Amino acid sequence: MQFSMTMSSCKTSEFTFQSSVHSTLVLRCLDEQRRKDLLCDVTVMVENRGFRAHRSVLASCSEYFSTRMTNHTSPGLIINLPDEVTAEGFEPLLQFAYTSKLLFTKENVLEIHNCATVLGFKNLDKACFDFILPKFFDSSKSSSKVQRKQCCKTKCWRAKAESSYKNDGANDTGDVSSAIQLSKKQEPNVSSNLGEMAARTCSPCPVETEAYTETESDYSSLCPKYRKFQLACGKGQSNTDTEPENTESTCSLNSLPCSSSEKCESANTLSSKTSTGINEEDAVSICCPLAKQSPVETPLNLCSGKSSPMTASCGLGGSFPPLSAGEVAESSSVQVSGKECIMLDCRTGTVCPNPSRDQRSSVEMEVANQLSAWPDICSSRVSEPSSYGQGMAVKSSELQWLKQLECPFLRDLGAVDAQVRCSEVTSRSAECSYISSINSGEDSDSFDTEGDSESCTSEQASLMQLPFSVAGIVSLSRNDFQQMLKIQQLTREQLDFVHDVRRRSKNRIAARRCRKRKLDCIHNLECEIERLRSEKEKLTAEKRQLDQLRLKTRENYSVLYDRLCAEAKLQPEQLQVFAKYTSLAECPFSTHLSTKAQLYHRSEPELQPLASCLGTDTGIYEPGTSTRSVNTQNLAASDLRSTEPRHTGNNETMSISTDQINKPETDKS
DNA sequence: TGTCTATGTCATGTT
DNA sequence: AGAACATGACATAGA
Repeated sequence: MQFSMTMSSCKTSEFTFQSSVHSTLVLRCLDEQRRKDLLCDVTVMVENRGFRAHRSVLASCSEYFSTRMTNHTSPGLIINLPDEVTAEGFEPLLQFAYTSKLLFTKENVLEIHNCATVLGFKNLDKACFDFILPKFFDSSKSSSKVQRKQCCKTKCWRAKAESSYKNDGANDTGDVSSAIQLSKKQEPNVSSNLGEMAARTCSPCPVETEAYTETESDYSSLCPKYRKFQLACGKGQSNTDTEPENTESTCSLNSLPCSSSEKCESANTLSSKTSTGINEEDAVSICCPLAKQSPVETPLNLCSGKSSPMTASCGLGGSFPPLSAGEVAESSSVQVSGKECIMLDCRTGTVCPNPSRDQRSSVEMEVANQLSAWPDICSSRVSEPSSYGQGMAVKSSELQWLKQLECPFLRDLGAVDAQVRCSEVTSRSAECSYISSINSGEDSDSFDTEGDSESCTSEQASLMQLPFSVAGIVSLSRNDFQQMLKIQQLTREQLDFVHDVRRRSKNRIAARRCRKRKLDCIHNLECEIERLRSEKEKLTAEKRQLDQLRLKTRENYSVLYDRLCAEAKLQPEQLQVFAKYTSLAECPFSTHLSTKAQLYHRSEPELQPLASCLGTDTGIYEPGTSTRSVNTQNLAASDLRSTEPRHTGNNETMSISTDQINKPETDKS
């Protein structure tokens, strides 16, 4: 098997051989050992049943086993599980530990969940049950959320097929249980569709998020105009300013978080299937890019069992964005990718040379060939009238059930189904378009595949007899694209068409990006508005509170001042000194004092600070006309035009003639 | 039937 | 100079 090989350093001629399926092979080998009871070092007792296993495997999957077995070195360890754990629930978990696939039915999923919780099975609780269980047991949910635009152009050949699909699908209730109860005849068709669906949509996350980060958030690389725009929106600082918000919390614009590395793992797991087949007989692989690509295992191994357990192969966890096969491919460590597959020559069913890469692994080649052959499988099945009707009926119900799951990566289901139908009722060329459509779609970024215009373009491309797929035109880098054009001897029309397709596809993606950014920006601005509004309200309330406090304090000061004056009977000199140390402009005490002090000692230089408090009315007092007592009420009348309430008590400790007071008032006015 | 939304496409400007 | 990208404007399909 050919693995990816990278050269780490040209100077030292060191090479790194990295097997991307090694872990899967090891796991499979361990599973075989378990089945043959080879090298097993622990027996797990559940309900009087013993399960042989390897400690290291159990401990690596389960916190419970990890805790219980870490300190045990004795051979032949026997572990009795708690009573809550049943054999019915434990056995699938054990298989999951060795195969990465969890087989379950609606009947035992709760039991499995319970056991997984008790045993602390990693990677299952959040990733699987939190998603599966509500779907199983909350039938009230409408499947409408999964509905998405499927074909916007009636002129597309797919549209007709899709409308027929909708008509058929309308008869299906989408009942979960009924969907699970698949007959033997029906399952192969279902599996084909499921595998197809998975191949289109299942995607390991890291690559997707990475691509997203790169393409969607790197504002530093944007044009100045756009940078201005983003800066205006407060997005110019860093990606983390906006993306987490968009991806995790409030922003509904997209970017569903994907966290689980299992999705990548699934690719590896699935890749191994190409050579070995599925371990479980009744499995229906949901998230298996290669499941359908293995004609050996998928059609043949899915035909037994009373009710078909669904296999959640590490990909059902949470929600992750629907991705095209191209993204699937890119993210797969074996690079069994749509982008590899897009180099398929749909007409010949062979793999076209990809100028961008020198080598193809055997896995890739195998998958590519199986991909190209897959429509034949479907069409051959179509040719059997007896199985066709049933198969389609079950497929439809199964699809309805899958729609009910509301899994984002199933959102293309309708289109998939329509495409499958097309492949069943149309000619071989239509099948080619189908494959091309699967793999097409400029999905180098994280946007949903539109597929409609691409499918039309693919159709045109097939008419143009291009030696490569439309997706190849779009996905190739500039150099690769030009190199490919050099290699391929294209006519003028073909060249124009290819350039046009590439330009339009690039622009389509750019438009999506642009719109998404705009929505993000709007969202951020709305958040900012909301934040500022709440901040303003908060500050207003605070100001109101402070104003009230200030008024209260002024009142207290006035009272204190009057009381002081009344009780102490301060002399003018004393008042002057007093005012000197309480010359705060805001202090009513000081203003009272300063006014009085000025009345007596206008020429005193120490009172200059008070003069500033008093304003222009400081120069109106006529020396020599003062009296020893000042009427506080009159003082209040001339009190610097202060707005604070003042005490108007009857403390007639000072008196001053109103004539002398009124003059500054008029001057000031 | 009109409106809104989503999307594709073209034209144009910027890097 | 040409390619890539961003974005406004317009057209179209579907809800």
